[in-house]
Amino acid sequence: MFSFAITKKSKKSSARLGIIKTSHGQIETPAFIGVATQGVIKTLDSKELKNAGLQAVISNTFHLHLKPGEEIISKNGGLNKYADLKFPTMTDSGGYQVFSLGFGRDYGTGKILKNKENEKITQGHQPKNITITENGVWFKSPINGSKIFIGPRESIKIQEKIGADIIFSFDECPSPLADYKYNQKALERTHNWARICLKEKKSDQAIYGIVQGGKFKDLRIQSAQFIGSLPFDGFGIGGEFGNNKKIMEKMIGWATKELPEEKPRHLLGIGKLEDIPKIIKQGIDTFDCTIPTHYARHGYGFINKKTNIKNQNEKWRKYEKIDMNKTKYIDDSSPLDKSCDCYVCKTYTRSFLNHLIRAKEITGLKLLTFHNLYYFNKIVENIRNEIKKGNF
RNA sequence: GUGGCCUUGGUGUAGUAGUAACACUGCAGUUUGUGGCACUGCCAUCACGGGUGCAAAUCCCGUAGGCCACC
Repeated sequence: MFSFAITKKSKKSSARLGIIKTSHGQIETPAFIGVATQGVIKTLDSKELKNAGLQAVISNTFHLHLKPGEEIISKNGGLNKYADLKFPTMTDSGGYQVFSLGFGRDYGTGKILKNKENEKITQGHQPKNITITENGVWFKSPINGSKIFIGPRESIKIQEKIGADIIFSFDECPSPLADYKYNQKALERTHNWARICLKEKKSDQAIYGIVQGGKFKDLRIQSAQFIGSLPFDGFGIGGEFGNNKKIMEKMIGWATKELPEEKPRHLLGIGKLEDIPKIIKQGIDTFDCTIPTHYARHGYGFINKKTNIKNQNEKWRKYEKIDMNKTKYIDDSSPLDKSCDCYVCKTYTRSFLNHLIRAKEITGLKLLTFHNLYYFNKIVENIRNEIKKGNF
């Protein structure tokens, strides 16, 4: 069971309010989706997720295929039951690993370029550790080095056994270093694979197609039109997002303008705090990002700044991330964020958090993870309220 | 009292004549469909004073502090 209903469209932007319904519950959109690669938000148990305000999580096909394997998950009642996730779940198809274990690793770049690189990936190049073919991708298992083939059919079969509520078509996430020709070719593959994924899927899970095309406007539009014309239940927008924030916003807009309005759009793997208002204004309904959880495990907490920004629209910009490793917090008896009403901020001092992080106690990572998720979810909740009020 | 050895950044150690190195700590950064990982900078008038040498952490003398052995 799957449905999406738009409950309000903003007059000020392309933002919209909506509700995604699945058999495991609903998601009020726009929504932040937590990243639970291995079926778990690292450091948290299932009871804590709802208290952190999470409405849904996304797990990873590639990683769950490696361990424990889709058969085990299937035998144990599927992802939701296995991991005790009592809300909607998604699985990413493994397409991102084509990048992260491939060219991403080779060149040490992320999806967004920090500085202008001279290197170019052109048509015909292959990553060192994986091989991309027209039918799918040969990966090298990070566990024992054995060869693993995942193409559209394999990905869908695995995702069906894992059994999340929403699954994604298998795509190739291109490197930001890839040139136009490479992207053109990669996009052909991704489009081919999208059709195969739709045909392959026999379950009643919802399936999202993924728009690619790199930083090239015509390719992005072409991809959104093609993927948008296929009978997917929703759409993911993936890939690289240029080398500055303005380009990223535009790129998302190129895609969302072409996609069918009545279906949900998920932005894959983007969501720094400064990005969130922008992507929602471009018509994104859900998005996942490792920032709150990943940074938590590096000792960072996100908090509100003390500055007084009057403009309501700028309200969510007044944040900062503080590094709880810093010795300056060792004698700080204030809460992590005075203005936050989460369990961590109501209970513990910065001093204690600082102590736990420096002592490398796992509970420190857990408390920061909880707070950061709560904080991100609160920000998105505030944006939903602003859309409701017509201010956004 | 005599003899020997030792003293290098916040900590522990390399370096025995030619741009003071390494680890941890500290400080400042990086991290966007997740490796709790990792990476990038920065932090020393080589105990003190004098001498020899083109050149001294390195050789010589003295002072202070420490360790060991013997009387």
